[in-house]
Amino acid sequence: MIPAGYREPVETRELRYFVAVAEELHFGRAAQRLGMAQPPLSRAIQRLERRLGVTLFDRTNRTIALTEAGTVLLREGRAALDAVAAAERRTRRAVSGRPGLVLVTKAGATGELLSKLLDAYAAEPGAATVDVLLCQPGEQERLLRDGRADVALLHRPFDSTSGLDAEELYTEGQVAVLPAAHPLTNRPHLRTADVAALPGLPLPRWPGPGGTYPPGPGPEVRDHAQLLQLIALGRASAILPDSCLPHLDPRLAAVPVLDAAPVTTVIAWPPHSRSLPLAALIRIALRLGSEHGSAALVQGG
Amino acid sequence: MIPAGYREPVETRELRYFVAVAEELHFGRAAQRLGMAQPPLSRAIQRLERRLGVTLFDRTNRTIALTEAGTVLLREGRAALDAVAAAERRTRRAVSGRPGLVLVTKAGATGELLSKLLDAYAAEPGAATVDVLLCQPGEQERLLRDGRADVALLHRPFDSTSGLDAEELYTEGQVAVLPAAHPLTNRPHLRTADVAALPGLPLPRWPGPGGTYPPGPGPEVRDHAQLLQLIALGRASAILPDSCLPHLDPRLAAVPVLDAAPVTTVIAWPPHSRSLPLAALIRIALRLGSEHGSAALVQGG
DNA sequence: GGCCGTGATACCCGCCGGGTATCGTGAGCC
DNA sequence: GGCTCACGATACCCGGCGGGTATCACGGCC
Repeated sequence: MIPAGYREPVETRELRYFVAVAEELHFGRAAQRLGMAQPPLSRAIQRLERRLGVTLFDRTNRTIALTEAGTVLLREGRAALDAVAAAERRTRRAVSGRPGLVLVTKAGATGELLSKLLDAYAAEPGAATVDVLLCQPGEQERLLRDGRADVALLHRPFDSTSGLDAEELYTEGQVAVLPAAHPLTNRPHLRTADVAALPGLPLPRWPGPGGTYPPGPGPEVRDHAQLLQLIALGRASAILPDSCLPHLDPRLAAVPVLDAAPVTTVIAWPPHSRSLPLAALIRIALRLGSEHGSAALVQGG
Repeated sequence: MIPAGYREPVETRELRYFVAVAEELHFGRAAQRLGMAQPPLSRAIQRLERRLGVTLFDRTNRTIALTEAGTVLLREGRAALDAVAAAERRTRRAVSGRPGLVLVTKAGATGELLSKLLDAYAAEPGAATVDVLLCQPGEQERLLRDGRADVALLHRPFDSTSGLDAEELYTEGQVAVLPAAHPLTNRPHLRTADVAALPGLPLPRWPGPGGTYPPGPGPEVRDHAQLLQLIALGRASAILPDSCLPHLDPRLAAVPVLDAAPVTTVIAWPPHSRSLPLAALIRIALRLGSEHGSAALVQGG
């Protein structure tokens, strides 16, 4: 009956266990995090290794380290767990008759476009309710993947749209944001090199995936408000998209940076999600994006 | 200890059970397919519904149908199961020291580019072994998603690259392929409308996702060889990319179709897979693609 | 109205996931 | 060098749950 070569499939519980251990690199702490005792966790990992026919951890009897295969399983397992969580959440929310969209974007960015988009969409006949989720930079992709959000406004090249479907809305240049009193604010324009090494005004460090900060001299920041305040205090400088200009503090000044990479705002959503409310929202975003683009051209030209 | 609002996570076994039932729409057959008895399957689905707080099937006591939530879970659950399977397979293949790539493409397409690509890559220092998988049209995306393949050659707009990372290689026009004796073969060029309604020579029907054919008059085909033979027999016509010309049977003739959508060959891979051998293969494909493109331009005048 | 076919229920069993107690062992330390 | 400690592995036990068989409830069909 059982076909030859049949193997027991991996269960999500085992994946969660593995991810916990791989992240903690410590069976005891991982067990604590999982709300269980350590021995069953050890056994579960052993069983998983047997089942896969692969050793996932190098145990040197005092500390453990991920093998190459373990590194792969950590990455792929996280994605798989996200997919399962997405299936669960999206199913829960699909109870007949309550469409509802969750839109996610970075806190403190895309202010005007977002409010215009929400207004225009709400005016649409038969529009679904749209919940807005504001989060740290770099978290949006995760929220889309694990089903907590349905659609996102992202900013290339800062955010990656890898694995998502996306449409470009508009593209803008970038400006250097400096304390208003800084001598460079008299210049008509700057280059990235001018801003990169300003004495006493280092560029900030943003958290990477996982919430850890890269090493460097700049201050650690988590959102735009925090960053702008640091600049006003004369502790940092920054290069930000043009669209930050309208809500700029009077203690700050902005100078165009000629060779900074252009920033493209895109609307992105998980692949294969073809709901009518989402399609309508995307359509309206595209329309507003092109209007925004031509308005910017008029202003700039 | 247990946080409030905690819910048992869904296990992959439950997802497999649900998908089987949703596909068969019959508990008995689904149980048979799963190699188990029907009662435990019914219970498992009930438990899943309780756990999700959602009814997945409308049971009308003789036959069952998917609810709206069930439809969502079918789509999302398949994706999640694919992701789990991919994690499993990629981990198994990641045993240290054996890189190895699996490239998948449609049987009977991209002949020259593929062989050139394999040759060029094999000549690279430190190249991994590349296994080639030929499959039915529309299956490649699945193979990439569930980890059976690492990279694919796809053809837009026939294949979707939704949810994949992709780079364009080259673009070509399309030709109508007809029996050599057909009167239209004297024309210098055609339009899609000319070919669409040829009496006695209907366009073929390709299988959609799931292997089912759309309704219509044309013959059901599964690959290019089959299709070309049908055309030679005077039972069908087709519109195919220019690159089918070199290996065309003498009983067949091709006429350019002016308003047919251009076909773009792309190399695609699952997001977040950044292995060195894959990167090298993509780089070489891009080089060959641009060469191919310019060569086509020279030929075409 | 008897009879299938279908999904749901009842009941039982064996295994496995999880707990506690304990061991083996290498690191660190004086 | 021996003591201790930290950490993962092992031993053993138990309860629950996943899976099996037998049976029920019910609606369509001849």
